[in-house]
Amino acid sequence: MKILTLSILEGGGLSEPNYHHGNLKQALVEAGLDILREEGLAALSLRACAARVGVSHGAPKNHFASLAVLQAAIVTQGFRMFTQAMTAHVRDAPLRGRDQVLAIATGYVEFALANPDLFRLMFSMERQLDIYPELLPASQEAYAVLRDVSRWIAVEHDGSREALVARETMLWSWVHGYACLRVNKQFYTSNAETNRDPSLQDIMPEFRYLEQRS
Amino acid sequence: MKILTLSILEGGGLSEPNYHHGNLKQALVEAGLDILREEGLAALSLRACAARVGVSHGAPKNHFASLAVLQAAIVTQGFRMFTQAMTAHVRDAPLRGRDQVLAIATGYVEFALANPDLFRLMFSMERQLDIYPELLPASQEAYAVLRDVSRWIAVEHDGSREALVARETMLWSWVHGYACLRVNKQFYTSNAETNRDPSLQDIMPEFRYLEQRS
DNA sequence: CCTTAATGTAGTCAGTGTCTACATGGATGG
DNA sequence: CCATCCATGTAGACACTGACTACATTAAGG
Repeated sequence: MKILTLSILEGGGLSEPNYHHGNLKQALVEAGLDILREEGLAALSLRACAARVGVSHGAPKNHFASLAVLQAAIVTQGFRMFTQAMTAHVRDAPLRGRDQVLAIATGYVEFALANPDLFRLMFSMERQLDIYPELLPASQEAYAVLRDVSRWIAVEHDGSREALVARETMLWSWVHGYACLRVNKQFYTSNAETNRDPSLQDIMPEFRYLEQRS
Repeated sequence: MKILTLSILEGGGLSEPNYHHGNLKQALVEAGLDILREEGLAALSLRACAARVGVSHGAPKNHFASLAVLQAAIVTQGFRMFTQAMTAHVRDAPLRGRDQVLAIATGYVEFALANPDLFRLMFSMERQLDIYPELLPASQEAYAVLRDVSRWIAVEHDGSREALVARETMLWSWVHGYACLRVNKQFYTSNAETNRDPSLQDIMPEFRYLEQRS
């Protein structure tokens, strides 16, 4: 019986005015991602997502108690994409410290530039981490990619936990700041002298330990 | 005659329902700063600013064509406060490279933590730099503080323009990322291991040239 | 004194989040 | 087979917002 239900939903009945959408929750999240990509953060509203999916303006209430919860769900999906983007770059990079750092930073920045409004939304949720249960794990999973790279590099150099965390934090601050400033076009406006954004390679911090491990 | 006007405005007639406010433009900006501080970014609206000043909801239209323009004016004021905050720290710090960097970074972060919503608004204006003429100069003035410190430090080390800009950019990315992550409470949520935010000193990049100048 | 422009008031409209009552239809159990 | 329940979507309402318009008041200047 459940198989029949699924076949109906997956199958042909697309134009029929199905009273039950079947997968409205995920459809609203993806509509939100589309709106962020095509129209920007200001256009992201519950009603706009509902309209894009083709349901009434009250329908989302059954899945998301408020706009903030829908945003949290969208951000959760964003962190999963973010994790994948960074992981892909790290996998393809040579197993040398500097290359690994550059790879994860490139993935970080490329994701931010490809999804500027999503990136902004992801890093401005602050107090609302608890309104959507999957959000915190998804964000920690993204951080784990950066943490693992940082710890793999420094594994023989400094064993204390504080130093490890400090180095992760330094790396994270550096790449996150660069991504934010690039996304918000701050370099272009503040540095009237140069007509191009500075590259990641140009502004690599001088990690003393990066070149030592083969 | 103008003196008379000013004396009336500055003087007693506070409770009188003056049809002409006299300084509505600046009053709206300060009301906006108050709202940002007390109620947050979501509460910042044209009508809320008008209500706080005590004028009708349409009055701001004569000074700010849209909410975005009022936001730009508020952000402009924010950049002036930001410049002062950084300058104050730099002035009081010893004339040693590391201390200067730490001073400007401390001013940067303290301002962000003291005015979180204003800080967020300041660095998310992106495309709208041209809707308020004073905004771009004010932001460049703030950047000049960081640029001057960076160049003063590196004055004898590397004369090429590209290297100077790269070093400014690295320093800026680092401190801006740290400020953003602190403001949005990312350290606290991503690093379950430590219960406190990492300090600026702990995550200072290894500037090779910092300690050489006296 | 009159004109003109600047400034603030009041009303309107569409769009939004949120709430409520209600309709639909699948699932369950007798 | 039928009745009931409950998740899900619809429809309407309300307050609030940005934006627009018409109008009122005041200041400044000839």
